[in-house]
Amino acid sequence: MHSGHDMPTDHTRAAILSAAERLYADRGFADVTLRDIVAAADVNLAAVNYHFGSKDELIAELFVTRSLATNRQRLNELKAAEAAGGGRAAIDAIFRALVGPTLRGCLGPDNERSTAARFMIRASIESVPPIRRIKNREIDHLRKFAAAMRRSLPGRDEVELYWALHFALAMAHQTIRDSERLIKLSEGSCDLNDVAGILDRIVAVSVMALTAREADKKAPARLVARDAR
Amino acid sequence: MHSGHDMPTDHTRAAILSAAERLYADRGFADVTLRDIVAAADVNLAAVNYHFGSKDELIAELFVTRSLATNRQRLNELKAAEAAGGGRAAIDAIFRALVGPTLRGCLGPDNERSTAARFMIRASIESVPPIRRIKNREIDHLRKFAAAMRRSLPGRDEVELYWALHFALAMAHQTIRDSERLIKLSEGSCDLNDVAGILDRIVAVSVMALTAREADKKAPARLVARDAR
DNA sequence: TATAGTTTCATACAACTGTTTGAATTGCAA
DNA sequence: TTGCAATTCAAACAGTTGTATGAAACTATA
Repeated sequence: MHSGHDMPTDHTRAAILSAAERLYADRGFADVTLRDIVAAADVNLAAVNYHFGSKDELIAELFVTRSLATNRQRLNELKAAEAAGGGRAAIDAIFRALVGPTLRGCLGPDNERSTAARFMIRASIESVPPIRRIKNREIDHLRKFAAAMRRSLPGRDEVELYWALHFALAMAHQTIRDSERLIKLSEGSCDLNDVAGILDRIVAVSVMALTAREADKKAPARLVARDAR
Repeated sequence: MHSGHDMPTDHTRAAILSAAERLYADRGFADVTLRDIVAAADVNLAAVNYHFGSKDELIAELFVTRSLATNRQRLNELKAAEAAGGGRAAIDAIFRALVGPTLRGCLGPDNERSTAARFMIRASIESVPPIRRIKNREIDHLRKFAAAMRRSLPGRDEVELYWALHFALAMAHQTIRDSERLIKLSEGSCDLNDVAGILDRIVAVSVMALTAREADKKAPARLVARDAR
């Protein structure tokens, strides 16, 4: 047992956390072993189990730490937007607070990308058991954004809000995850370094998504190709 | 070696393919072992290496088969839409052809979901090496849809087309992948069984996404919370 | 310095992975 | 039937994984 504080120079613990986060962010959970981590951290293999108990607990600690930080950042932006609007944030500001932090952390010039954000994307892609168990809390976090949307657009059908929220996350997430494909497809004409532009784009589409149903109903006889035979 | 045809009753091969596809679709590539597969298929462990050479080649065969089938299905719908429009498909019909087949295969009532479509979603999520190597061809396939969009909307900025294509796939993909979260978040008010409705929704938003930039530019001083104060 | 507690270390362990082997079994042609 | 190739099978292989162990090395208090 420790006797009081152990923060001073808990070098090993920090080195493991740092190395693990970087490796997981770069190569995913699937093919990063404890031996890879301790090699990168330059510590002994047994140190992981000594300091964290198990590999899963290491991953869980990494995830909860980053998860709390990301959520805090998003909520800060939301709070600011609501404060600026006297309790009701503009709908686009809400979307911006929702997807902005992660987008900024993951895209843009190399030197600005954060390992933390890339780690979180990995966590949301490869659903490894220790993370899956924790992830349910995210629903509560998203509910706060749904509530802010309700305040922003009272009277709007709730289902529309949920879909727009869902689509906003989908676009941001996929843009991060599959930026390579978009670059290849567009042969470089889509500028993935213009994070502000991408954010504007996603927010604009998300706002429009709120009216998808109405637009759809107004033109029910769509140009759908009559598949016929 | 075989002498001529071997299709008649190549029971073992088919059983392995079927069991593997189902297990991978249900539980992902990460935690399905060859022993799981051969147990489900009720064949001997060595049969996989005998018939396919290796685990990776089994996965690859599974993927190329399904990939070709999906692409064929999408292109059929696209062709039909272009034929109906005299060479130019309506833009929403193009999106419909792009995301419709997968959406229909993955969502909807349990008994209508196809293992094949769910397998393909897994493949697009967990990027396992044997699949990643093949996946580059998908770009060429998407290019055909980009070309169809160009024909449908000549003069439109290409970058807009790529982003809309990207967003359409993002929304469809994420809806399939994370339908559970959307259900929980909306407490069931989002009906994930209404595949046609979801498809309409995604197509409508995708079409609107084509005008995201214009809308953004026309109203640059949007409701953005003037943070100010 | 002596001593107790904490941390590191090399090493071993047990479980599991994909793959290989060589003998049994099967199916079919002569 | 006999003969032969294709297939199945049980068993073992070599490699990797996360984890456990017990001794050594520290650290700081008395």
